[in-house]
Amino acid sequence: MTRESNTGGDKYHRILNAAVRVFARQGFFQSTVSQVAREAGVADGTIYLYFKNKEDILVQFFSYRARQVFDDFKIAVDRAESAFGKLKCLIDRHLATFQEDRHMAVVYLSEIHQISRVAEPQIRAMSQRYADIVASIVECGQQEGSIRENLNLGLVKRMIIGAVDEVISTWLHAENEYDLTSLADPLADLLMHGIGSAAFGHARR
Amino acid sequence: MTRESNTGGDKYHRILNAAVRVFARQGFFQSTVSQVAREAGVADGTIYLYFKNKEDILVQFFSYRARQVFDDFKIAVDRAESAFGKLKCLIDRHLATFQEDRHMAVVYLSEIHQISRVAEPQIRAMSQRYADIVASIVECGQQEGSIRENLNLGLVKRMIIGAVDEVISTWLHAENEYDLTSLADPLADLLMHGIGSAAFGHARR
Amino acid sequence: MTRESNTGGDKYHRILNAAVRVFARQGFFQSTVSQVAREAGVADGTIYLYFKNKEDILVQFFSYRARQVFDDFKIAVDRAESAFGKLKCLIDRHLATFQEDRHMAVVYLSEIHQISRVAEPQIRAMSQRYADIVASIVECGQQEGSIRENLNLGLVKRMIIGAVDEVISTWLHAENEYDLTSLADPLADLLMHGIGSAAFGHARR
Amino acid sequence: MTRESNTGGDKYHRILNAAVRVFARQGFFQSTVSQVAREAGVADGTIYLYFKNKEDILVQFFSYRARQVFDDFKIAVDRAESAFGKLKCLIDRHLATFQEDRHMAVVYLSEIHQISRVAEPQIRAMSQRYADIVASIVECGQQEGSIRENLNLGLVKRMIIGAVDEVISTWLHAENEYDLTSLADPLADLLMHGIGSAAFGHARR
DNA sequence: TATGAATGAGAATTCATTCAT
DNA sequence: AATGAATGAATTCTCATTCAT
Repeated sequence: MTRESNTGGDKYHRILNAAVRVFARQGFFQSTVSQVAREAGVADGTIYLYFKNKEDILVQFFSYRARQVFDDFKIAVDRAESAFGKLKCLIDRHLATFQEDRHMAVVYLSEIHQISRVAEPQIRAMSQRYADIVASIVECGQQEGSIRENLNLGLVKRMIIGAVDEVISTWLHAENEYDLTSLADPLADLLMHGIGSAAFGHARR
Repeated sequence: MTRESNTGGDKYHRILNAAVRVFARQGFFQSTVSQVAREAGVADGTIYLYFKNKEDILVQFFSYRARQVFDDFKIAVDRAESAFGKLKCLIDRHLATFQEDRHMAVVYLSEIHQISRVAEPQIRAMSQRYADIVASIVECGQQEGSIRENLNLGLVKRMIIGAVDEVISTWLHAENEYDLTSLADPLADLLMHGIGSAAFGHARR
Repeated sequence: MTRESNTGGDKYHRILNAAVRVFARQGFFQSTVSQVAREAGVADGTIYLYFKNKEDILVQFFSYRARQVFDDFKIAVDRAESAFGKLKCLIDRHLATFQEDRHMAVVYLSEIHQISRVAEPQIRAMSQRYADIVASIVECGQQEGSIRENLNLGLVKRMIIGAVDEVISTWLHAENEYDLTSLADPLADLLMHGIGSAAFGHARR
Repeated sequence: MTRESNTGGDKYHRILNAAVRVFARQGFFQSTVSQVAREAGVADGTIYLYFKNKEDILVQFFSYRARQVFDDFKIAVDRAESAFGKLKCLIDRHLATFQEDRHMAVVYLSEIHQISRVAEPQIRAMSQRYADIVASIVECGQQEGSIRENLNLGLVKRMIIGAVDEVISTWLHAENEYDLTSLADPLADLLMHGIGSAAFGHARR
C-alpha cells in the first residue's frame, strides 16, 4: 500500500519535495499541511493518501531521501586511494551534496533534533553509516601509516561530522553566497593535521 | 508545584528555568505556555508580565542565559597559559557546562535553529564570542609557536564548535550515561594534532 | 475479502449486507463508505452506482430489508388459529428474526431514530404494518372472546412492540448469550394477562 | 478540576442544556461543537474547559441529568400505597418528565444506543435503577396479593420500560400534539391486566 | 459497469493571548 | 502584580463524493 509503487512516484515525490521546500523556508512546526499541499499543487487531502500525517512527511524524508545521501558518500569515498584522499572526498561530497540541495540542508540541520524523538532508528542508521565510513577511512590510513593508531573512532567521527555540519550551517546562515566545496580541502587538512604546528610534535606519544 | 529547583529567584527566573525544562522535554513548539506556567508554579497570565510572548521566552534564554555561558568560557580560557592549555580549557568548560545543565544543552542544540529566524543577532553574538575566543587561542599559539600560521580562523572556529556540539549532542542521545568532560582532552588533542600520524608530516607545506 | 456471507447475491445485495454488518459494528455515522466498500469487496465508487449516497444505504435497508421482515410477521401470524396463538407467533417470529440476524437487529434498534428524519415514510409504513397485525390479532381475539373490548389499539401496539424491542435490545447488550426466542411465550403471556393476579380481577370495570 | 464547582455552575449547565437542545434537533453526530457553543452563547473553545470532548457532553448528560430523572421516579413511586398505584405513579412520572423536557426525551431515546458504546456503566446504572423500582412494585403487589407470583422480574421490567419508551417515542414523532400523561393510566391498566379478557382466565396456572 | 485516486469542504480540537477581577 | 476563565483563529485530519480511465 505504500506509494513508492506509485505510477512513476509522481505525487509522492512532488509532495515530498514540496514539503522540504516549505519546511526549509519556515521550519517544520511553522509549516502547515495546506502550505505543503499548495506548494505541491495537490489538495490537502491528497497529502494523506501518501503520508500518515504531517510528521510522517519528515520521517519519510529522513528515511529515504537523506539516508540515500549518506549511502552515496560511501560510494564516493571508495573511489579514492589514500586515506587522506578518502577524507577529502567524503567532506567534498558532503559539502557538495548539501550545497546542491540547500532545502535538504536546512531541513536536515534544523529539524533532525525534532524528528529524532520519533524517528530515532533512522537517525541512528544515518549516524552509523557515517561512522562506518569514517572507520573505513581510518583503517585504511592506519594500514598505509598516514593515520595514527589508538584513535577513539567514535570521537573522530563526531569531530568530522560536527565540523562539516557546522561549516554547512554557517554557510546556510551567511549573508553572502560563497562556494562551500572550496572549504573541503582546507577542512580535511585541518582534520588530518590539526591546528598545531608540526614543529611542536605530538604532545602525546 | 515544583519548587525544588526554584533557585531563590524571582518569578522571571523561575519562569525562564521552568521553560527550559519544559522545552528540553518536549521541544519548543510542542510545549504550551500553560505547561511552562504550571512548571513555574505561576498562572498562565503571569508569563505575559515578564515575557512578550512564548517565543520571547526562548529569545531571552538565548540572550541572557546561554550567552552568559559563552562569556564564562572566555574567563576560563584566560586562566590557562599555553595555547593547548587554553584549548583544553575551552573544551572542558564547554562540555562541563552543558553536562551540568542538560536542559540547557538540549534547548541550545535543538532549538537554536528555530530561534535563529527571530533572534539572529543573539545567535551571531554568541557565535562571534566563540570565534573571538578561538582567535585568541590561535594567536597565543602562534606566538608561542605551537599553532601553525596561515590558519583560516573562521574555519578553525567552526571545526571546534562543530566538534564539541556534536560530542554533546551524541552524549545527550546516548542510551547509557557517561562522563562528558572526560572527552575534553582527547578531543583537544585531536583538534590540535589531527588524526594524521606525525611520521607523515604535514602533507601541505 | 469477506466473502462467506456473500449470499450469492448481486453487488446491490452484497453492499447492503456489508453495510448492515459495518453499521452494526460501528454505528452509521462512525462508519465510512470506504469501510462498507471494503467489506463488500467492491470499490468505493461502486457504492454510488447502486446507492444515491451513504444515507441511502440505510434508507434502502429500512425500505426493503427490514420492511420485508415485518411483512413476514403477517404471514406467520395468519397461520395461527387463536388470538393468543397469533400473539405468541408474532412475538416468536419477531424475536427469532432478530436473533437470526443480529446485525439487522443492532441497526434497526440503534439507527432507526437517525434515519427517521429522512425516511419518515418508511418508518411509518413499518409501524403501520405492525399496527395492522396487532389490530388483526385483537380483532380475532375479541371475536373469540379471549381479548377484551374497548382497547386502545394504538396503545396496545405500542406496548407490544416496545416490550419486544426492549427485550431484544437487552439481549443485544447482554454479556452472556442466551436464547431469545425462549422469551416469546413468557412475554406473550405477560402481555395477554398482565402482571396482576387473576384473583384481584380487573380493577377497572 | 471538574466544573460542577463552578461559580453557580453557570457555564457548565448552559452548555449542557444548549447541547441537549441541539442534539435533540439534529442528532448527536449531525451536531457540531460550534453549534452547541453558539446555542450556549460561548466560544467554541469554552466547551473544552468544561467537557473533555464532544462525546463527553453526551456522557455527562446521561451521567447526571438523565440519571437523576430516574432517581426521581423512585421517590414518586414510594409515595403511592398499592402496587397498582405505584405502577401508575411510575408511568405517570416517566411520561410527565419526558413530556416536560422534550429535548431530553429525544436525546435519551435517540442517542442512548450511540452512547452505550462509551458509557455502558451509566446506562446499566439507569437500567438497574428502573429494574429496582419495578422489583419493589412487584414485591409490594405480591405481598398485597395484587400481583401474581413467579414473575420473571427482568422480563417485566423490560416490558414496562419498553412500552413506556415506545409510547413516548410515538408521541415525539406524532404530527399533532396530545397529552402524554393521559396515557399513563390506560397503559398501567394494560400492563397490570394484559389485553386478555378476564373471562378467559389465566392460561398458565 | 467498475475503479480508486483525488478532491476540498467541514469538523474537532488546541492554545497563545487577553482582560476583568 | 497576579490570576485563570474565556476567547476564537488556526490547524490537522477525515471522508463523502466525483470522474477520468
